[in-house]
Amino acid sequence: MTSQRYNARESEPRWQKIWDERDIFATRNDDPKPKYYVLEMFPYPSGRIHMGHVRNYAMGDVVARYKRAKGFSVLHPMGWDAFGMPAENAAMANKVHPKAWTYQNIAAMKAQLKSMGLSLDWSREIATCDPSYYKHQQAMFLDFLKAGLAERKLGGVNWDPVDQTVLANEQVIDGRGWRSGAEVEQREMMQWYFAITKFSDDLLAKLDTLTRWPEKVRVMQQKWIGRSEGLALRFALDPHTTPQGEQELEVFTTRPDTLFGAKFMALSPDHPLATATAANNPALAEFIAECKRQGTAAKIIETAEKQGFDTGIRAIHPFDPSWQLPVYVANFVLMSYGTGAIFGCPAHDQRDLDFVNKYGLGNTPVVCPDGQDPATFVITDTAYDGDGKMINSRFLDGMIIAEAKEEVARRLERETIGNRAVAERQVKFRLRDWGISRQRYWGCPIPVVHCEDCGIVPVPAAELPVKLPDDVSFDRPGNPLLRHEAWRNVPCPRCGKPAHRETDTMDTFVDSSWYFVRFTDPWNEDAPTTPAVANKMLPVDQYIGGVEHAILHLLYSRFFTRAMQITGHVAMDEPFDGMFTQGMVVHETYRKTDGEWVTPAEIKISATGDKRSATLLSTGEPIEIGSIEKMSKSKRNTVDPDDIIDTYGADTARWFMLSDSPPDRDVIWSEEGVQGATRFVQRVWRLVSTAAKNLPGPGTQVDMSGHASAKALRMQTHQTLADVSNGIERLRFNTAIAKLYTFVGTLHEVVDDPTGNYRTDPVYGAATREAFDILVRLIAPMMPHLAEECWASLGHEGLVSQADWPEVEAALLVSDTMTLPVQVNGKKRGDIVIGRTASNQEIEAAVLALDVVKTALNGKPARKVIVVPQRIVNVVG
RNA sequence: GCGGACGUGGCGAAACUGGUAGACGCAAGGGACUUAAAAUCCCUCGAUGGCAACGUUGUGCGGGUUCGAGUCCCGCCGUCCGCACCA
Repeated sequence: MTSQRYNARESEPRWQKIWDERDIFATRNDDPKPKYYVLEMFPYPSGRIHMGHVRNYAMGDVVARYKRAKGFSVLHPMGWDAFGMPAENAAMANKVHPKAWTYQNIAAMKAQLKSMGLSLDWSREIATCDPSYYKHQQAMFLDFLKAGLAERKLGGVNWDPVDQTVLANEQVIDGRGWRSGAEVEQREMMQWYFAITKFSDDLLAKLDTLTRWPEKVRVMQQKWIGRSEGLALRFALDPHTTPQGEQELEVFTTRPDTLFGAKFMALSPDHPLATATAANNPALAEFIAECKRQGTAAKIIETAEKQGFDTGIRAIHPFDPSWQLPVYVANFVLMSYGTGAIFGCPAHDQRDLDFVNKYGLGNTPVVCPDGQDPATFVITDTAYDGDGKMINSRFLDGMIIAEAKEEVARRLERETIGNRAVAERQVKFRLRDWGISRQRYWGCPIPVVHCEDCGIVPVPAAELPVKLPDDVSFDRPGNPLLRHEAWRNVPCPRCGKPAHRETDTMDTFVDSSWYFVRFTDPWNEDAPTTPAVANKMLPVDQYIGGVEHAILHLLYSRFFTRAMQITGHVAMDEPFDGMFTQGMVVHETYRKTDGEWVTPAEIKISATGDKRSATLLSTGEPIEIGSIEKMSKSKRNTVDPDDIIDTYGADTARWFMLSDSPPDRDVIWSEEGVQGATRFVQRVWRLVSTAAKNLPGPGTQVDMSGHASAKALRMQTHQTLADVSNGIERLRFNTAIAKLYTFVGTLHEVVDDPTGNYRTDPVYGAATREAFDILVRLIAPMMPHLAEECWASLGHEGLVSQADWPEVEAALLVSDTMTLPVQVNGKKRGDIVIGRTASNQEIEAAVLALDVVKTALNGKPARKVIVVPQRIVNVVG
């Protein structure tokens, strides 16, 4: 056996160069083969790739290479999500221009990605910070503006005081900015919005069609969109009690059935009626100010007591003019949902119950669960929100909830107040319009001009892109564009009077909401898309990325595709046919006795028995092995892809990333695991290079029928082929890899066989040749460099990267005989080997003749024999 | 609180629509080769009883359905993730 080791460091760049020179991963848009679009979420150019990228891109590359071999025209592009705050932060910290910083990072990361050997079409590379990209984004912004899908309006916004910018709700986590971690303030500002709420219904309804998305992601989006059906109800107000004689108050409710259980009304502290009342009521004004100070941080909400302030205003019950309800301002009512006002039915809503219990307003149950006596049914501390029959509700009594809801709606729809119906059926959504304004430099400029006379004037198409000025400084906080007079001051495109540019730039989620479309024709300088091409290449057949983008990025992209459809850039509404969320890469943590974290590279692990212990390499001091956590700089439990590729090679890294855990679960990166993977690389190489010189030439045809051992080998080869193909199709890379381990084990036995059968028997040799030719092609999507090396060593002319996927011979997946496990009373007692076509009677007879069965039955006759075809036999005694 | 996912050896995990539980990998132990080490190869490896053939038991816990349950149903316990005053 040769003991020559496979040298990944020498081999991998060599094959990468050959792939490059022959340009084999470029996709032609006019390729007549069926298309398959594989996409991994493009990276932010932070400067270095991390192991999460390695995992993500390894998975995508397996799919891309597999589909290519299966005869598809595969589109597999890569680009850079290149706008965003880190570039500005770097500018402030290191006095480097965001553009220079970004492009340096792109160059460095591109080199890293190249060293992974990914089958990417680099000719389509895009960077969102490049004017050739954002030019089209600006054009689409203007299209959206014209179509009423973009608008400027006053909005309560989340203001990040550290980053000095507005954040989307999704970017506020526990009341803090998602990047800065600073406590977010509420401010009113004029902002640009995309009208995503126009698609609320459609975005929700079409989730059901996304069958190749993870259930989890669909549920998250469904919740986020948050549809609820209910009734808008107008309560008459006693005008003597309102500050300016206001006549009515509109609330939204999903529980109109509980109207007879109402005890109070409550306004949001931001409600106009609350504001108006507070004008003459200093105590109320102080209460409202206090509420606003509390903020919306999750921690505060959890613990905050329900608090209210009686405005003195009285509302009239819609079914009883003599029934007055007090109107409070309450800290738990949100202005941003419904109308910012509610009626409170404490018996059937926990929040309302907590509230009345504090203010002594009492409660009346109006829904009685079945089996409860209405006469004794009382609510004290826990509201009842289940099913039941109406009680204490006059004409509703005895109805179930749904009937009562319907009855209330029917009656109140006919009533009017101030010429309008008292009640109106409504559907409300939690989803709000997408605020895209950012008070930042390093983003896509919003291409409009503000003119005193003409108002908001779009920049004419011929003048796009509105380029970011290069001469900016970051020595002060806030937006450098705002103080760049030369850039900001421009004549109005319409009237020519002095005007100024919009200085807000777009949220970077806008950039990533259509990059997958741009990849289909990034060369079109005149338009964002070439619709014929985009419509052919889209949707993305398999998108792969982190679950952290389950809501933000994926929902925005779904919106953007719809908006692009309306404005004529594409002809579809759903961008991603298949979506997969991969798990994280996690690693053990290590710390010194003083609590300081140390990196995996700084320590040495030794094991005796089941005990593992670690010491610091430099000093030999003991190191505590801590819990397994997501790789992070703060815990210093990262490993650098460059180091890994340097020591083990890209193939080893890719293989290990795919092998240990199911792809949607976290994978534990461990030194031992990598060793296992690299052992396998060497094993395959040894095996192939040993066998290669003893095999018949490629393409040798031999009649193998009637040759038992050749057939057995061929059966296993084709079974493995079928299993691995199936595993890749279902993205079950870990199980596909397990089959390959087993197959390599078998081939090892074949080659190691002391009789040297595969060398001396031409028929068996031909079967072995086939096995190796298939093995190498099965390994190629995961370990492309090693596979090329093996393919060449097996005497093939072309590249395995361009070879067809082998065809399964279906006849080899079924054998003439089958081994059936035999159970007696559900317990396994033995096996029978019997002809594949044996009848149930034959099987039964064979089974009952078995000694183990007779013994287990204790001489008694079998009561029943259950034969499950091709599976199992169970004897019931 | 609501929603979702999950719970299988020392560890990561397999087990397709209910049909041989633990494939495959890691770790560990033993052995071969070697002057030695690395590398490589072979054997063992859920628990328990037995010299052994083999038996018993075993997929978080308690029930149930079934000839048969890791898988289905009911009730608990635990872990992780997401959402969170949405009326």
